[in-house]
Amino acid sequence: MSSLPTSLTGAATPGAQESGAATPGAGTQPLSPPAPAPAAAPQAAPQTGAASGSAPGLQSVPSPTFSPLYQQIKALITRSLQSGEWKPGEMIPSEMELASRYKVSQGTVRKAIDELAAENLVARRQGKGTFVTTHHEDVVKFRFLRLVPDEGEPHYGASRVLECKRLRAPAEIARLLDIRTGDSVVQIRRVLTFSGESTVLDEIWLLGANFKGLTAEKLTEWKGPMYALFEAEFGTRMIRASEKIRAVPADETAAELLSVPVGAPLLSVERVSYTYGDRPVEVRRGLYVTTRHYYQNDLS
Amino acid sequence: MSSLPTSLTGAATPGAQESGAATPGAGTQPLSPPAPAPAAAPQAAPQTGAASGSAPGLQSVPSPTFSPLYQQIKALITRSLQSGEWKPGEMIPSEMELASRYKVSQGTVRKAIDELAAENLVARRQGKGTFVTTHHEDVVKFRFLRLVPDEGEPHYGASRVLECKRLRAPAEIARLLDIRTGDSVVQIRRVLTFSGESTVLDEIWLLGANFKGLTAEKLTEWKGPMYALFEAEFGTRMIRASEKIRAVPADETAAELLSVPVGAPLLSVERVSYTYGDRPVEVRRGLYVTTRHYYQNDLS
DNA sequence: TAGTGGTCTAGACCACGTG
DNA sequence: ACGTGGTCTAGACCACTAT
Repeated sequence: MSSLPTSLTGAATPGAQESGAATPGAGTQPLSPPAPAPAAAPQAAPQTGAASGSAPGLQSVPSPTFSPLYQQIKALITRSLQSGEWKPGEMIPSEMELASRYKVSQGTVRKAIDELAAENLVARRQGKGTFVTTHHEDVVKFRFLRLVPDEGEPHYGASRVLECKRLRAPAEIARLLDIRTGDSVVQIRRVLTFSGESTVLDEIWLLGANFKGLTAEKLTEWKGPMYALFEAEFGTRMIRASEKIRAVPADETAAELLSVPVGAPLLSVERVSYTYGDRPVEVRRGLYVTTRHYYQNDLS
Repeated sequence: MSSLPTSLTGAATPGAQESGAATPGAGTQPLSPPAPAPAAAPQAAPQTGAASGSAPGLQSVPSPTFSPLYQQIKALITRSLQSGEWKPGEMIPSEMELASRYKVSQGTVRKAIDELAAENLVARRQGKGTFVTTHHEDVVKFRFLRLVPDEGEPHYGASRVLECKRLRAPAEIARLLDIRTGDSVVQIRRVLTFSGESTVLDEIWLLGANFKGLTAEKLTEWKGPMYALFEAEFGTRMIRASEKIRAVPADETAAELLSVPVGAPLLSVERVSYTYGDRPVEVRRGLYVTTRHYYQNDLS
């Protein structure tokens, strides 16, 4: 992979220029007047400038496409994250270590990690290291639960599982999950209760292939965020989600389960969640009672 | 100026800034002797390491407060943005220029701008420069209008101003705007229509001090996003906002203006908008009809 | 051709957290 | 004291845009 930036490939294009440059040896190129350096032999440094430089000694094949080195490093790190080489909550190798592993400078690794941190895939902690984020952490928990009580601190309520069964995906769900109608999915229905009040009615569909063995019992026994269970037991990490929000009237079922009158306004939240590689793995339709809670959102 | 990282000075007064720094001439401070020492004289360099580095030449005792150099540079740039030195849509000085103005390396300026770009205060365009963002740009427009039609592209509908008057701030609004009850505010009520359907009923309160001269006529004549008008005519730029969303039943007024039955579910969006320095300048309560539109939100 | 942001490297020091 | 991330510098080359 790598397909180094400069690598030959690049050459082809307009850039040609340097071309041979890479070879450090005897000054191919005179150009870099770098001369000044008396004492300190600047050394091989002037490799093809940034890009190619040392880069990975691995593979070669400069395929057609190519991206900045740090993007390639980022992709490599992401792959290790996905493959489970470094698990949620664990520390990943230090920047220095990764730099030497991938044969690039620490600065390049840093930039790759910066982006991963911005995407919340990892979190840096000064003096300690860089850690794979997990849905067990408090901070992360509320990224996916935006319901805040009018009074008091945000908290996780009790979950009552109504149902958990495997079935064939209806057309609409299949479309959202990018699978075929009729493919296996797991359907869950549950009610979340805050301070003794039924507040959320969720209907969830999960990719069948990723959640073999998920039962109502497991869900009921688990204390804590559902996504933490998915991450720990099924190796599926929710990375991001997209929601469509509307105000809808409560139908009979919802009214009964949430103890509100039929027709009462409820917040409808349709979510599609994605894992690594932007692959959708969950569709969720939540109905929220917003008389004592509100959905918090920041625009920036 | 700049209260350099280390510097003792800076500290307190923010004001002065420009002055010093800018002045290239006489070096206020002597220090920079650093003549490019011979090649790699590691030596001299080791000034206070990074922080002080070249920058200011003062260093010494890290007083109580101090932030990274790039944060200070960021604050200086933000101030220039706020003061209007560089107006929305305009290009700000190049990284090199800013680096020499503030007497820091280009890399430090770059990091400051990186953060400003992440906050959407400026936007970088390769090969062209860095520009002050504006509510006139399409991209920016929809950051603050999250209502998306079920079918078709997002668009700005027609705005019908019902009312625009000055009045004394009610307690609740005053609290949100961080002013005193009874202080002057401008209240606007309007209806947004998409494809011929009344979809949004907004009730808006603006800081009276910032919007002198705002009239219903001006609002009506203006075509385009309201925030673009505020930015162009009143020098007040909305930087970020925080929203609280609920589902509520339509009251008589809303029902009539939005052509829905009384009691119909509406999305209630309570927004507080902030300008530079995180100062609240607007409180807005919107009621959205979400039968053919939905509120789009991404969690990440 | 010139200027601007974008990428990359290399090395130094700082602040934090832990033994 | 040591290791890790955080900050800063300096210089080189690349890619894009406009002239």
